[in-house]
Amino acid sequence: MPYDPSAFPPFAVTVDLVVLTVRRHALCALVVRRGESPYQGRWALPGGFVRIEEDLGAAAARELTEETGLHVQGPDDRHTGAHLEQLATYGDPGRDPRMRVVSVAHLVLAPDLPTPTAGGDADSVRWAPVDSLLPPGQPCGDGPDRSGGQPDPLAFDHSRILADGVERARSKIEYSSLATAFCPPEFTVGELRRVYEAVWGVALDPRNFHRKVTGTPGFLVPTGGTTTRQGGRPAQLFRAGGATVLNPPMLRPDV
Amino acid sequence: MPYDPSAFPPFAVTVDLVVLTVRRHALCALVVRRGESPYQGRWALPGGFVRIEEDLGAAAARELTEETGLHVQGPDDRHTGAHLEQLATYGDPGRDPRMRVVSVAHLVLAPDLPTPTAGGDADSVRWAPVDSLLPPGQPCGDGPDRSGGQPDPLAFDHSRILADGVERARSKIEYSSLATAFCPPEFTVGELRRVYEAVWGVALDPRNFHRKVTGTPGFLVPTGGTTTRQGGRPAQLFRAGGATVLNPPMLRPDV
DNA sequence: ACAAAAGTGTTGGATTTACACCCATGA
DNA sequence: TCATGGGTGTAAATCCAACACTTTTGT
Repeated sequence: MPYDPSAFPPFAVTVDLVVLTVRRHALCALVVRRGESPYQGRWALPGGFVRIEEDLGAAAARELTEETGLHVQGPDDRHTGAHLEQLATYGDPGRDPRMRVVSVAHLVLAPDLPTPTAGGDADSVRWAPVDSLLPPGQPCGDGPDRSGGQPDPLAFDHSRILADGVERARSKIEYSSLATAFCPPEFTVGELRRVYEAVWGVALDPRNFHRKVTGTPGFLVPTGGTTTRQGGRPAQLFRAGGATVLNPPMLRPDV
Repeated sequence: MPYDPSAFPPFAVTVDLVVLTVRRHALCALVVRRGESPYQGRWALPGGFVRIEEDLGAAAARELTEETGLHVQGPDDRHTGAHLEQLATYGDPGRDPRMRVVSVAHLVLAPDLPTPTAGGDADSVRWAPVDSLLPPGQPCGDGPDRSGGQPDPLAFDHSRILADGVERARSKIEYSSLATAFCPPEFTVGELRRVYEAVWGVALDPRNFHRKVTGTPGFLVPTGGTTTRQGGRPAQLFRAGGATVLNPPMLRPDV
């Protein structure tokens, strides 16, 4: 290794955030409008520089709070706040025209909440349906190229990061209890089902879904309360149980 | 964001490699002996600095070749070389006492091959069974605890990186065709089964395993040849098929 | 009464498991 | 001939998809 560590090449390290929620039966991502060049005026994922004495996860949590007011769920704290996990790292030379930037992308799953107001400016941040941000039929698909090429709506390589985050969310709710991170602290089986339907983009049988989730040990614990906020017969309320991995997993149709 | 991009904090960016193979019915990882401080003389994962005009994956492939002579499987090239994918990024301040280093770990799955000879020194690189490198009974939580609490055998935070890589490999062979990356270009069903048994640390029924893998579309394609290198009745030889995702998945017992 | 959503029962088909049994080779 | 690993058949248990049907509310 003919490489001198004391002369290591300097990189800028940032975190980018794929913040997902389910609103009005659609999977949505948080995007912010860029105020500066490059890509001025374009939408981008929230993010920023990692500070020199700051852990990567801490930087992601800080940026999340700064840009959305959301807080991250502590390890002890059972479901007050959002789920955060590292997604992947993007370091292509030239992904930022200004300098060599390595970005550690993180994935955040948040319950539906009032439209966030950024640190200062209000209409420079919004929830956008992922279908409107991503080329259609992309993620699961493997086939040849389709969608004859509208302009990429997101700055930098953020479309790819978003696609990776959406794909991660789609597969993780299959074998983990993470779908509850999209729900308020107390929720019904029907609300949880609508999360799965929105994230996967499929319709699920309500009867079989109910049996499945209530029969998976540790997934849901009843609170005793009921609600009629969805109309119809009152539904039991549940909280997320202690299980993190689902056994048996939820089965996504076809694929 | 009161942050001046022109004064971004400088980071060193490295790649670390979790290189796994199956030898003598055990899952093994590649480790190198450190020649310099800190952790001088201790075993560590191979890795090195990312060059200033180099993509992250390219840096990982370069380090792999430099330290082991292994080559990475091209996207077109069907199974000549190893599988490489990004694993996760580790950037805790203080993980390297010399400076702020963010390391993008990569996972490599390689077939069993003659003991690698590093760029120069021969006995400073070796295959070590992961059971001997990791705290006992940790991930899969199978056997009783063995080797009660020696000091951490790997430098830096490499034990954690290795554990994450092993866990990724264990779960990925379940729903992808990646187990074939541990096999030579042509292999038998029994050899593939021994890969699963070594990685998962379980015994599988040979009859049901055979039916399952040969019945999963796109997983294996017969070459027409046979071999008796395992003894007993001649076994058909197979190559990896085009499928990357396994449907239905292989099922890991209990869990 | 009616619509809407929650939940339970049942049934046929698919999948999984466990294991009996046969096949083809080397020693 | 025996030991060894390769491979097929089969039956019980289990799981899952589909859907008929009942329950409990709001209007």
